[in-house]
Amino acid sequence: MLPMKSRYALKALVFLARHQADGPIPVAGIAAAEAIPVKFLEAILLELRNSGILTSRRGPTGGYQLRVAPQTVHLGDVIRNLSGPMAPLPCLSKSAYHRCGECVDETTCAVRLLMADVH
Amino acid sequence: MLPMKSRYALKALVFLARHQADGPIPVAGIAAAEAIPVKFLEAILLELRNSGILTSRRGPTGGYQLRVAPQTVHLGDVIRNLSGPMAPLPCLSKSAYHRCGECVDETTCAVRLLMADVH
DNA sequence: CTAAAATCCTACCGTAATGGTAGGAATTAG
DNA sequence: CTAATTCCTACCATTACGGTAGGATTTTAG
Repeated sequence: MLPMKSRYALKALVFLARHQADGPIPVAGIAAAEAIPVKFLEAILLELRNSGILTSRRGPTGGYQLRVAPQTVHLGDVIRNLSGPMAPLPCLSKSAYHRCGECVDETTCAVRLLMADVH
Repeated sequence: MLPMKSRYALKALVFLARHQADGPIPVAGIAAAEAIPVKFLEAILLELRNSGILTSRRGPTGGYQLRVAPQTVHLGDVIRNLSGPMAPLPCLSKSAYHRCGECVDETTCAVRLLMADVH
């Protein structure tokens, strides 16, 4: 199951994509519209900003905005940045690869081969 | 990431599939061969048995065995039985559906539509 | 009949992740 | 200056994860 963090992020991003023309939108506005706890969303948007997906402006008239066109924001990047890697096994992750001691030989490990297929 | 429980289960099932001809195989044997903590694997195999994937026999010469042909054991069933549902959202789960209060209207919820596609 | 080998069952336990909350510092518009 | 906002740090309760412990029950072999 996708964690709430990522779900909220997606909702917020969709919202921002739809209000792109309206300039920066404050957290409180998004939170109210999408029924997300304000302070939690605040932390999420901050992460999205730090990972380069959003831009922000402080002070009155401040808020968050998409940094690029909605079409170029990829689901994988969002989820990877907020919750961990997408891969089902560490030895299949592009962003956080590391040998999973369990498959002695990566080229023959049945579990790895199976999950690679699914992935 | 796939939890260890499911990974161990898959390894054990592959092992059992390969040793189908050898009659029931005790937990200790599988655990040793696949480097899995014995008592943990014990619990896992028990669950797989209770969900109908394995059969067991007690006493000496006892152990676990596939209940059906390896080809008919589906990955989804294994994972679903040990770790939760496969779906990314509760409102997309076949085995454990329930409305996720967050999408007010299931037919238009952007997050739902997006994830349904991925799923 | 008895001992040993196995499954079966229940309960526990430390650690980390999840889903937040609280409080305040820094920035900026009016 | 004041108010609105982002930004940052720290905390907190609950649950899931990855096991471990101990024993009860069944069954085979001798």
